[in-house]
Amino acid sequence: MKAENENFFDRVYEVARLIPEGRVTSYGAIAKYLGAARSARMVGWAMNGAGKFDDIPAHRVVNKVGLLTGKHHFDGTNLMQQLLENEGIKVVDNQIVHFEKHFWDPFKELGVGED
DNA sequence: GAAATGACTCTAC
DNA sequence: CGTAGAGCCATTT
Repeated sequence: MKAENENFFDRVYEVARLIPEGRVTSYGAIAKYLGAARSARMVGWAMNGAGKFDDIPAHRVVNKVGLLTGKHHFDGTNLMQQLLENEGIKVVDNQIVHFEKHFWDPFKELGVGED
């Protein structure tokens, strides 16, 4: 019980919260955006706590290949996929179709000093 | 203080 | 090209 200092988590929550509908991103992308590219696992861990927030669309966060690796942690086994399909994203075999097409890059979308 | 876990990612064979 | 193993970071116990 010390998750009050969610400074790192808060970062993940904030970025995840910025993910627009119909878009998805990967743990590595968020982690990298936070400056901890090697903390992809941490991003997922943060998502674990994100389930307590209604503004944290954890279902929009998948692994680098667009695979719903964390669907198992959702309330329902298919909830994650259902949510994605609800936003217009096609999901097959727990994998997002045209993932790169729906991929939401924080660096590019948020413009982290790109050019 | 040290060991264990984890919704990942990369490198090597 | 496919599978296997190690690495990495932060949180938790």
